[in-house]
Amino acid sequence: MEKTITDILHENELKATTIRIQVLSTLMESPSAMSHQAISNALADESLDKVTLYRTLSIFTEKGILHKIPTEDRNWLYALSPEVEKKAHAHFVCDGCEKVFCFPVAGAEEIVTLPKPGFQITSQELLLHGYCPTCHE
Amino acid sequence: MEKTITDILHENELKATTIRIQVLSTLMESPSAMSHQAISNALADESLDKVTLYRTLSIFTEKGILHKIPTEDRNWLYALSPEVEKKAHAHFVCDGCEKVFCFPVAGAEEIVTLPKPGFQITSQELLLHGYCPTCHE
DNA sequence: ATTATGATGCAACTAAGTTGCACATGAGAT
DNA sequence: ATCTCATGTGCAACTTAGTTGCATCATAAT
Repeated sequence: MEKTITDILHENELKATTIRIQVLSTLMESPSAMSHQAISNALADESLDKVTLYRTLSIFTEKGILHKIPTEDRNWLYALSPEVEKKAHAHFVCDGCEKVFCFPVAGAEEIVTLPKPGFQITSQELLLHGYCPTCHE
Repeated sequence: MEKTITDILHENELKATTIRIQVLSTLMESPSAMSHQAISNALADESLDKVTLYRTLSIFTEKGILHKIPTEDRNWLYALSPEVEKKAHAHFVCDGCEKVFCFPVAGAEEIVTLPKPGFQITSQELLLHGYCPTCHE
């Protein structure tokens, strides 16, 4: 049986309100990570207070339902957290449309780096730049 | 012969003003990347206008002398650009002191990922979390 | 249906970063 | 060394993102 959005919210001790369901389903349908503003626009017709959206996004992030990605232009993008653990996680930034896609990287454990002595690495994330399928030159 | 800060500025068609020299030498002496605020504090005794510092940092970034690193808490950190090309570049975030260290990664070319079909990768950056030498548990 | 707790919406606020413009300074020409 | 002009700097005012406090409203358990 499919897990519903309401189930996800309840698992995280959050009430299943209209706004939360709308925000989550918007992000589920989006192929790329979205900013506060983008989500706000997507839900423009429903009267949505900006404060409520900020609070919704930050509680989702605290609970680990979403994670946020800081961008070059000092914004945050939000995307669903992959079910898998965070270690194997990559963000792909398209240099054409500037969208950020977020997908797990198989084999992230094999990423080999040469840390300076004394530095302990606990997790790693890969940031990729390039062109997405609709933008490639 | 050693390349002076003044030389670096002139190479980039920038006048060697007191402020620029102070900002650059502050960053050169810092082991970790610094925020606008941190630099501002470091130069607190010299009367330094915030706007001038913003402009200084952004022109250095444009010229490629510095690069900026967006952080989780919606700030920018600035660090000297490594002389080498950007592809082999890692940012290490200490989960103890929250400082960001920035160093080249030998063998970055060997980072293997599994991009989804249609995605073209042009550059990659590695973000590491862990503990720096003075903070390790 | 009732109710307590958690969620929402509004207004006012904070703080980061930007813009325009007048004044000051570095660096080449004299 | 001084002059000159393009480039940098500093101030004030502004913009925009994000936060806080509080009163009101809705979900979910009884």
